[in-house]
Amino acid sequence: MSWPASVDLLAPLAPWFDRVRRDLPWRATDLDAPHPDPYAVLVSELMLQQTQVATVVPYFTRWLDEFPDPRTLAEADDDSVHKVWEGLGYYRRARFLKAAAGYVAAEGWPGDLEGLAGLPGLGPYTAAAVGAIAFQWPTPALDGNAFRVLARLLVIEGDPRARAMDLRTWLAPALESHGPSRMTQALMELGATVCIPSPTCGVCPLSNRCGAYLESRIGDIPPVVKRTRPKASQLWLVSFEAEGHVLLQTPTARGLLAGLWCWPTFDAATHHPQPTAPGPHSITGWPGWIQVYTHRREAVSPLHIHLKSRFIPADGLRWAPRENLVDLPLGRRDQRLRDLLGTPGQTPLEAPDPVTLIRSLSER
DNA sequence: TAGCCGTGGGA
DNA sequence: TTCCCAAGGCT
Repeated sequence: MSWPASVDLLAPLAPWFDRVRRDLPWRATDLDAPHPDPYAVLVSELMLQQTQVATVVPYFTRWLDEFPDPRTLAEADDDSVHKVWEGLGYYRRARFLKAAAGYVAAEGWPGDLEGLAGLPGLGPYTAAAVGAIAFQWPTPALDGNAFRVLARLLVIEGDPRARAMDLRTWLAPALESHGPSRMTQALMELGATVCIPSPTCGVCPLSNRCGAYLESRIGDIPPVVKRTRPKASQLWLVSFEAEGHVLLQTPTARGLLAGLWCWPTFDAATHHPQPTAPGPHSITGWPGWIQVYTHRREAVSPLHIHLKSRFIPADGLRWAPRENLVDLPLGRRDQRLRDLLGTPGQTPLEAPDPVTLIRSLSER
């Protein structure tokens, strides 16, 4: 590798950032001092994993309001933790954050990068970012933004992530020279606002030294990565109601929507609709929708089945008072059915047989 | 190691 | 409509 020294190549980044930086609720005023609240940095970094700044801001504010310090978070119950995270996605991050807060409350902050990387939910990027932004350690944090910026600046062929070790070694002197917190955030801010996939090189402070720009290779550096197609499925999403209670699946430890409460679901490929027959129950349906996750596409058909009385719930199921529904953490899909319960639906001409559905609940 | 884990916004 | 992707980490 024969890259120009990072101290010189990245020098314009510092004054540029001091001029244009966004005012974010977790961002310190003085970027030359250690952050006054390392916990706020930790919270922001976990929330920002795979999540855009505009989405995080209101969640961050609410989170610090509810859990202002590590001990408060560590002592909170899982439902209330997930409730504040509700809608933000990747819910495992909330549990990691609580576990990390428990460690910090008991043992204090780790004193080095390896210590931070040992906290749950902190990988190579997040540990280095907290080190630099909270503690002013010269620990190079490479996220998707930084990889894209540096790949273009240095004309790195192929996947820049394969050069992570080289890039960290190269970047460290620039952190030392221009300030770890400032430089770390400047690099990401450039990638998030200017050096985006379709960049606006006209306003970039580094364009006069950017290899990809000078060689007209912005379009193919870095290369786009092929993604796997999400798997398709179709399901019934069912709210059973009886005696003022609704039936919910209790939170699971792993898998999709782990940590959240869910409505019972039934594979629509095996539970075929049939003409609705009169019975000791009533069925209400609403128009369905496509629920999109990273690796799945669900065709969701929401139903409400009102029963005369409750049945004994199988393992993993629980009858909850209907008025408690608003206090339980739900994913977007299940929030949507919860909200439908207060709106008029229609008796569907065809629906799966409730008795068959209930019987299948105990066969899981 | 490649698949898994949410959601929302923009092109 | 469809695809991309956004301050990644875990197994």
